[in-house]
Amino acid sequence: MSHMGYGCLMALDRDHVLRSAAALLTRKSTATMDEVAKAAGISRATLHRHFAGRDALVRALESLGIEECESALDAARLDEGPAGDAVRRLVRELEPAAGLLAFLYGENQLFEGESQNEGWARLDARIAALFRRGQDSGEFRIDLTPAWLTEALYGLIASGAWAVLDGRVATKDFQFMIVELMLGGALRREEP
Amino acid sequence: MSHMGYGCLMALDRDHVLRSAAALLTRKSTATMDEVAKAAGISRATLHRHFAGRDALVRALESLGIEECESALDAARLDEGPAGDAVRRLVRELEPAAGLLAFLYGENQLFEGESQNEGWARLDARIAALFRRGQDSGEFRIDLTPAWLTEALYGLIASGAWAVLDGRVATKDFQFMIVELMLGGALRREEP
DNA sequence: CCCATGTGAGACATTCACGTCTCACCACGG
DNA sequence: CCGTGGTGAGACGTGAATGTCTCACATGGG
Repeated sequence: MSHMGYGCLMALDRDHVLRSAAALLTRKSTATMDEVAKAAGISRATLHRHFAGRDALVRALESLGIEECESALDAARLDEGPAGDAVRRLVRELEPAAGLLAFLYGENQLFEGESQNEGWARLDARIAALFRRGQDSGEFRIDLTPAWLTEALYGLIASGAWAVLDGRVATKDFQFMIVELMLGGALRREEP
Repeated sequence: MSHMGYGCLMALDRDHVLRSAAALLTRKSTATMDEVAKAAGISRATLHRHFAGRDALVRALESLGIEECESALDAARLDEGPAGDAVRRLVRELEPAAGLLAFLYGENQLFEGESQNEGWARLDARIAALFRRGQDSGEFRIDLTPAWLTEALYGLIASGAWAVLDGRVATKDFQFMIVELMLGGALRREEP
């Protein structure tokens, strides 16, 4: 009986398609369904069998991005240890999803209401809570709002992902550049 | 003889259309030519008389953005005084163009070759030179490359502009949030 | 007064991506 | 051996945005 419905092969293919689409759309956010299909090595018909339409594909990518971010937040253990170290762990865990995140970050400036705000809001809240914890512990300055620090982190990750794609920043420097600018800024610290 | 060609009224209108389009496209980067025309208070036909097509409009916006950035760089006097102060002046002068800049920054992740790279490259070089000057004077840390600092500045300005548009950051805090994060980072400085 | 210029409104063809459909093919299991 | 399910290729209709065109109107100067 091969009426397995959503068999294992389907699931694997779906994930593979999603990854390919993420990689392509990161570079060319207006890519055609045809290009997405070709990038995944399947035909447009099969792509349509997996995702009803372009909207469905983008929403699936959004879900994937939210999932990966939540996993990254979990793995980064934001509640443990100094907040600065938590930020370092966060950026490290977030790096694999940086490209997808950059695409979604640019996409969300568009659609005012159709995005899955619940998921993003939860992520925002968790990251903002980390920055607030750092402020309460005296580790972070209090004249920059947690909301702005969260926004800036997204922006820097997107900028970093694009800079790496364009070859303006080396892949191995991605984490360092973002974390160091985010935490320490451009000014040289006084030697302690 | 009213064959004045590019008369004064045309020029004024053209600039007004450009500003309106910039304001609209900052919020909705996929706005229709019809919407752009309506936003400028003119008809689509007249819009087409000013700009041959959508590409021409975007390229005109790009030129406008480059112009405004160059003016801002001039006004900021990047060569004078401490580099940190120059960065503050730069962000202050750049704020009026932040929305347009955010739109163009997102747009340039697309079109790989059709953008006016010469203009942007000149701006990049001037800003990178500022960061390099700060490094040479010992004011800025040397473990963050000028190219990354330049990229990060663009990213933070875009993030700031979007955050202001969405109401997540107050307009009056725009400069402060960007400059302070850019220069000082999130970590609290030791009291000197 | 008349004419020229710029404009708005709208019709029109074109392009492009999308979504749906059909059909042939291939691998797989019964 | 044959049927079934998933796939690729491609045709087809649709809708949206674009670019071009014409025509009527208003304003302003000669």
